[in-house]
Amino acid sequence: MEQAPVAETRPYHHGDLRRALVEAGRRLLEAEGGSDLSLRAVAREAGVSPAAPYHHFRDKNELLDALAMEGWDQLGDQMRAALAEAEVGRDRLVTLGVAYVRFSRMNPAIYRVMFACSQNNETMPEKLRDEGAYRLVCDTLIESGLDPEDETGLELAAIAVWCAAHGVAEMVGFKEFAPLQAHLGGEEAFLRALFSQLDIFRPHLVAQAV
Amino acid sequence: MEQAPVAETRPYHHGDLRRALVEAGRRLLEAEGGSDLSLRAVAREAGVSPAAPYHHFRDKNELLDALAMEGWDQLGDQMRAALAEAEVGRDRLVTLGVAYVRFSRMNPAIYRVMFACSQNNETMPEKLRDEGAYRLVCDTLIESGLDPEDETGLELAAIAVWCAAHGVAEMVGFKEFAPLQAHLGGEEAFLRALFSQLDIFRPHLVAQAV
DNA sequence: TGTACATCAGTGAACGCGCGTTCACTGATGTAC
DNA sequence: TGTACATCAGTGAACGCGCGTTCACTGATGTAC
Repeated sequence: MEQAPVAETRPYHHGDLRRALVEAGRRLLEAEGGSDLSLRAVAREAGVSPAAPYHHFRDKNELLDALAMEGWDQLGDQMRAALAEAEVGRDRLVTLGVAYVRFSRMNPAIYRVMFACSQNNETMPEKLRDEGAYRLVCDTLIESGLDPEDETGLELAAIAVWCAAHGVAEMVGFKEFAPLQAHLGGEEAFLRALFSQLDIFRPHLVAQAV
Repeated sequence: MEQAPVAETRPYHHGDLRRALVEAGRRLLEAEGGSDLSLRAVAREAGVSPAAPYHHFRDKNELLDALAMEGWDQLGDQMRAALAEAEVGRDRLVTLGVAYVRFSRMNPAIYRVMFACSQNNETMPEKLRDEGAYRLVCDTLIESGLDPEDETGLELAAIAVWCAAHGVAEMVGFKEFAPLQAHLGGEEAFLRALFSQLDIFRPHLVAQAV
């Protein structure tokens, strides 16, 4: 029972090793996110020698970036889906926030890689901005009544929302919150309550106040 | 010009090596936070053999915990100081949030260790709760008009505030935000605007809405 | 259709590294009598 | 006050590890003629 290669018999040329490596990385991150992901481990998981990845990625970082990108895509999909299911006009931003956090809870290791990549580059993936989660937040803010012409206000609100969601994502697992969470009826209810506290998530109030 | 030991002549018995190690760790984190802090590097910086720390800490993690604890103390002090300087009753929570983020910006590596320890233990240091930043937030929330009897509401608000502050702390450095930041007149103004978006930071509005 | 050859995408061994931790040790200190 | 001895807090060498990356190589594939 040695570390059984993924494919029983694989031709010498893999076909799409790049893809296979990304998927192996995902698998490892899903399985146990505790420690750092290593290039060697990914190669091992893909059933390939430690040097093989270098034909597809310049270095380890480039592989991590690819993994992160895939994560952002998936996150965007899940947020879009959550929005599609939600009632129109009622706390749609909260729904978006909850979906964000749910993703990070279900894929903590992937989320960690995603965010670490962004922090390393001190930047977020362009795709996120153009067609991903960020765009989704902006649209929902406008839909909720924010002036689409007020670029500054819109950007500020979107950033605030994103910061809050990230903060919640990283903290919601703390043990201290368990009693309150139980008292409120589970994690979903807890999250909704939490986001509702951050009133930017309920723009109708903001509109009133302004 | 070899790695000059910290003290020219040190007696065989150090006196307070535990303290010295924590300070060496801080120094390293302040100097370059890029990579992980290693026990060996800390011992080196303290001018002591790699095995010496084991007389004072069970393992590397215990040293990191000590560093984190010191960080939380310092953060608490700075938040208290910021509050003392702020006008009474005007956006005091925002001031608190800005102080939190400023600390994380000035000590990014230490902040990273602090938060990583909390996440490892899935818990926050008790001191934080009892007399630290968390307590400070609760007090300020009450001062701003939240019902001190409503434990659930108070805790929810405090958690929301903390999550938001952490999220902002981790993202404020993103390059994408630079133009908006410049447009608003610098990081401090940007932070105040950001926190003001999260309306829990301005409880007078909340009180109004309720 | 067959063959020479360039190119692509793997292999496996090796390099050098720094790490956390353990071990037997030894120098310094404090205490009992 | 002096001495034997236990205890404390260091040393330095070593262990074993997994890592990222490079290298010379080789098997497989595609293309020109």
